[in-house]
Amino acid sequence: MNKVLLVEDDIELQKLISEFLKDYDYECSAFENPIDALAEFKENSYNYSIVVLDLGLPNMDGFDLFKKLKEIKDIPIIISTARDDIGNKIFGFELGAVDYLSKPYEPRELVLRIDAALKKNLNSNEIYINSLIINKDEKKVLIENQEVEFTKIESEIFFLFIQKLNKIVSREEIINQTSLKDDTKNRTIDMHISNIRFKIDDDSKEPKYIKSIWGIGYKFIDDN
Amino acid sequence: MNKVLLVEDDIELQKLISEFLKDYDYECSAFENPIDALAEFKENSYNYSIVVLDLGLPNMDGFDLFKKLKEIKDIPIIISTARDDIGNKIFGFELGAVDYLSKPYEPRELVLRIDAALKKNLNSNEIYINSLIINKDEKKVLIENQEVEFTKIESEIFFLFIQKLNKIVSREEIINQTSLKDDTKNRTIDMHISNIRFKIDDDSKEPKYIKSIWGIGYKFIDDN
DNA sequence: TAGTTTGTCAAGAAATTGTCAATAAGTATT
DNA sequence: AATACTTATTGACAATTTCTTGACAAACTA
Repeated sequence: MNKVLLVEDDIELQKLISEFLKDYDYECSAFENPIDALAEFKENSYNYSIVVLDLGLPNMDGFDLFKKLKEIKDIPIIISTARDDIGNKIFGFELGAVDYLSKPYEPRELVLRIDAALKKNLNSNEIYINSLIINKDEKKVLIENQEVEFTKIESEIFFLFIQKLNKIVSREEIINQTSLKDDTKNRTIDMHISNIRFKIDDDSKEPKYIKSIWGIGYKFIDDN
Repeated sequence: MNKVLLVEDDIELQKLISEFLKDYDYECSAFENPIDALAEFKENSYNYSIVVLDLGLPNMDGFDLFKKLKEIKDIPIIISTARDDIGNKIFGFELGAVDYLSKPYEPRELVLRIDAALKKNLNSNEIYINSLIINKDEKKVLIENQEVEFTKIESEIFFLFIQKLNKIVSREEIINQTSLKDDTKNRTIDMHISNIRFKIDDDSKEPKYIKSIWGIGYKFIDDN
């Protein structure tokens, strides 16, 4: 189940939203204090799928919290602000908020936006696997912010794996789904895999990414 | 000045928005009919920076129009829908809308979102890459304040690259998106690239701009 | 243990790219 | 319509990069 981190200092609204989110199958942890919210997120960031952040917060500036959350994990954040606080809205988008809401808003509206934001995130062309950042659109792979330079066939094979994440891909499939010729020898494919592994710093003896499936093919693993 | 293509069948709203956009220094062409909008966009797509599209349109499905517009040019599109039309919103994001608005919305809200979207999309006329200043509208390129004198085809290829910044462009794509004939030989294209490189002071051995993608084509790089 | 399959080295084969230079095609000028 | 000039096309060939595969050791299965 998706979990929402709600940062909202209006206790009334907090309760209302929490209840509402539960009805729509979201877990929700709510904090009125940005310090507490940050502490929780530091501890359990992997638990959360999305943040809903009110920008009119006391103590710590909401923008600060925004940036700190993003540093911990690149999580989608929806911003809410008082209706007429235009500057904040724009600034929010610049910061990288996925969406914003004007207060007062209906809880149902929030649910819609959370749905949309999560869907968007899922379909976004950037995927994070371990230390890899994979941009499907640009067919680009970064490892520790360094671009991986694949050859044409390596790239084709790699993105086939990404397309079939966590599923076994047979050598036959690799041949059919890439520009490899039909009569390509197994050794050739293995060699490409070997080169890919080398480039993404994967150890064939104990692979974090590309696992060999004995007698069948390979599998690209994303355990989250 | 940035130009907005507005597709909205509520004439009242259309006028209101148009006026409002003018006040905020946007030019705006409004269409109530998706067919007309499409025709205009086919003709003058290069003029427009962003589209605002109402999804509750007659005749042609709004989604269809969305896809067709995107095919002509990868332009940012903001979708507006009736307040409760949840499915459309989500679908809009899946299609690749940059944002959406629930109706009824305040014109000022729309302006904010357009600002944000354009900022986000780096879709301004003038872009700066390394020592190049590129004006998309005027199809002009300056290098160290000196205009680069491209030939017709060189210019077409160059601006295709700019349109697909950081994305691989295949030779086939180059042929299709320029006035090159279908049976143009690879060597011809390479020669054009070679000439472009020379004119923008790019070294083919270690290109800062146009990188060769072995076996596929080229890629214009903007690493910021 | 026997029989397969996989990983990788190394070497050669094959394919692609960059650019020169020749020629063709297109434009402008007189 | 002849001339000069610009632009486009393409073959040739060298330089470079990528691909392929046999060989053999290591790993796996039964």
